[in-house]
Amino acid sequence: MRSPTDLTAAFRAHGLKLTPQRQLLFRMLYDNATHPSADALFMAASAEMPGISRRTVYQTLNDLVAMGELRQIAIGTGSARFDPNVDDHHHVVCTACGEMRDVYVDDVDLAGAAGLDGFDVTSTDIVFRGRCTRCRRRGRPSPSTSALASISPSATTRKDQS
Amino acid sequence: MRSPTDLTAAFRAHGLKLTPQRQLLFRMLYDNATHPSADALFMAASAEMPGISRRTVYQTLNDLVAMGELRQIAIGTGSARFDPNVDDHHHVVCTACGEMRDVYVDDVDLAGAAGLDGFDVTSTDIVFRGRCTRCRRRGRPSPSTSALASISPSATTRKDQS
DNA sequence: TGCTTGTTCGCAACTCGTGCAGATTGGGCG
DNA sequence: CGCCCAATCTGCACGAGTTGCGAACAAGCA
Ligand SMILES: [Mn+2]
Ligand SMILES: [Mn+2]
Ligand SMILES: [Zn+2]
Ligand SMILES: [Zn+2]
Repeated sequence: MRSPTDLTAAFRAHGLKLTPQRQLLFRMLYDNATHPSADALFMAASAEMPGISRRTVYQTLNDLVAMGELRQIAIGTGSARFDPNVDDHHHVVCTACGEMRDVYVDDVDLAGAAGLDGFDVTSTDIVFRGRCTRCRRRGRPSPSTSALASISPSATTRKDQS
Repeated sequence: MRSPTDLTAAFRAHGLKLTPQRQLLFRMLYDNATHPSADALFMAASAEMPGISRRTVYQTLNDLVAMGELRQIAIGTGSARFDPNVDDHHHVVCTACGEMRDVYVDDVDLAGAAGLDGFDVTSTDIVFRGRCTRCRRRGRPSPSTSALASISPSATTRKDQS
């Protein structure tokens, strides 16, 4: 996304107002490479501006996404992550801590894919999953329980098959 | 996943019981290439077995996933989709109707990706997005609103910036 | 047939977001 | 500088998707 200053101009150009809440979020997002969730941003924003509404954070994020200044990434069932880097790129996600980093793939050859018959593909998302250095070193466990172990009722008196 | 018959044996081997609910789901999933959501399966199952609980459907799906017989796919923020095809493959998703089809990519060269430093990648998911033949022909609209248009307050008296 | 567990049900609770409507406020204008 | 009004913000209810819980049930085995 563009710098807070440029966004300010862009917003005004569209008849949108420049509120302190928006300016704060512009600043928190600009150059932010952590791919934060809406809630992470809300909590960070709350530190600087106690009382800001979670709703306002969602609204501003939606606005920025609609304007093409921010990219919304959905990896998995959890919460959406936001990325100020709107250039064409992909991601690696740590299955243990959720850390997410940019990955640049030279050139995705859609051509080498079989089964796209009839579809007019407009975007391609690649998500690499694994564990980051830190989580591996600390032995933090991968989420996927050891399959059969967790399913066997005799293994542990399961309350439910959650 | 394996055939209903084989699963029956596998379940019993693990001390799990064979209930009619489970057997029904085994049948509904086997050879099912539609990548159904839990709710789609619940509705289909309800037709054959009125009274089956949504909870039971979720539980059985979770069990099968834990056993490695079923693959759970999360594309986007919506509901999870389930895939009895556990072979290594990727997907194309229609952004208009949600149709999802298998895509086989010759060989994903993780090597050609920059930024994976430190991560020990264990899986790679590629999701192609676009519109299927039917939706394109019928002119069904893509979800992404025309950006700036929806953001401009003067364009349409927006109630909120949703 | 009876018993022991694993299962099923139904409903509450939870997470992530969105719809709503009343209270606020940015910012163009006189 | 102060007004006015549309654009915003906030708080809360509500909705989708999924899981926690505990009482009622029922496979599988003796
Ligand atoms: Mn990124
Ligand atoms: Mn598939
Ligand atoms: Zn990690
Ligand atoms: Zn379609």
